[in-house]
Amino acid sequence: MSRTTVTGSREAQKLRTRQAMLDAALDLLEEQSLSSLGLREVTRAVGVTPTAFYRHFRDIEDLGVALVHQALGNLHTLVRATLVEHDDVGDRIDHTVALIERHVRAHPAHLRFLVRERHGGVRAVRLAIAEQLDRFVRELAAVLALEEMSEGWSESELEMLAGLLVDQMVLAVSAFLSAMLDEGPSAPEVAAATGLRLRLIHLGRAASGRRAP
Amino acid sequence: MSRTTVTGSREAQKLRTRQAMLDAALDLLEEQSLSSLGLREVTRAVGVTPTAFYRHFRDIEDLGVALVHQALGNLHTLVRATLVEHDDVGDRIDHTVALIERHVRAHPAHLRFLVRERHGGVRAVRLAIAEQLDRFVRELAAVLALEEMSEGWSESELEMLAGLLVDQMVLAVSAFLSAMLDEGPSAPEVAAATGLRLRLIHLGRAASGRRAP
DNA sequence: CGATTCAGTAAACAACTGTTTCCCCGTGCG
DNA sequence: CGCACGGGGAAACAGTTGTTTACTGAATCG
Repeated sequence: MSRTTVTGSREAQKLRTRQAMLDAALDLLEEQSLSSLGLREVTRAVGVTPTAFYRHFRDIEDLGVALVHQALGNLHTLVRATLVEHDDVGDRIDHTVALIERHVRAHPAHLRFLVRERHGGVRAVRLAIAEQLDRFVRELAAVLALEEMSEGWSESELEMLAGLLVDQMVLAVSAFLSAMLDEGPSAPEVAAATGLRLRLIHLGRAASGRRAP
Repeated sequence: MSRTTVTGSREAQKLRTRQAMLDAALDLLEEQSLSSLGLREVTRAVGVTPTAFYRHFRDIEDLGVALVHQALGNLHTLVRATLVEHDDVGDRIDHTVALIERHVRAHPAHLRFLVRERHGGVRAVRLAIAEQLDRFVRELAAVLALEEMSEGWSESELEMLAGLLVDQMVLAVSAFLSAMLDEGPSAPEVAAATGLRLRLIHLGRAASGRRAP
């Protein structure tokens, strides 16, 4: 560990190469899954020799886990933003859906990677994604607990609700991505359907509040 | 095309080899994704030469699509069974969840394949799965339309609800599969959480019915 | 029964994979 | 200023991959 060198061109260059590999991998993963991604494929796309790969990652699985953290750093922003705006009106849902769509258009490759590898063939990556999504669920549950609508809700019930919402977000992301590839319904249709789903869940939440859930 | 020969040992053997390849592929796909599955890998597992593969499939993608139809044939049974039992009680939900869990334990490989490749790296397979799931959604929507609770619901609203339920089923399948690998929560926890989710959705449905959804 | 169809075999192909060993040379420290 | 560190390169390795071509032999059919 070096002191704060002004240039730092040594470690800076290393980080730049590492980032280039992560970016290249993300590109290549748009039309295949992680378990078929080759180490040489990545280095070739970056323009370095296969040996250079080992300076940064032990194997492709290791690179995959690194990608998870990078991709979910972005998602964190999205979730936070979702929670901040509470106009108390029902059109908060429309704002949320629009925000998801914007995020998908801004970071399609990151999100495609997450959606694909969440149930993908590489165990370590599946676990890393699940762990991060679980953090979001607990975070969201904590925010939901503060709302007046949550009186009488136990912690596990709030986590159930949060999990339902997070899964719905992921499904919406997947649907928007499909729309961008002209598979499945168009983006406006996805937005409409997602809005309806969230409204129904909201009604269910309100109805649960009246009696013991 | 031959007449109905008594033995048919010719075509029978062909079908048997084809099925052996599908089964072997399903085995191999438990710990990788379709886009990394090799043609030679499959034939080696079956005990035939690589060339024999071409007598049955054009390429791995083609085999994947065939697997989709085979796997979703089983799922059809599950969906139908889900719909048949309507005790009018709320514990219909518990029956449904138990039925899903039983199905997962009976056909883990098929269901893992579907869950994994639904968002996987092979476009043709993604489309095939989406098409079949869409058929289930419409079928389920048609059944829901017959219930008294659905008065005043438009067709698109019913399809939204059906889509929500089907997605929930798929998520439950995925969670049960994870439980079997000791990733994530245990099977009873998954069952409980799934039940809570379905109850909340049911309440939302009931609440929607009272006024214009 | 003899001719034909066709599932599966055998061998070879160029291309590709992950990994190792050795080397280079620019950066940054003493 | 000279030396060590370490990111990256060169080359070779044993395996593996998908695909082609020519074949064999048993089941089917006229």
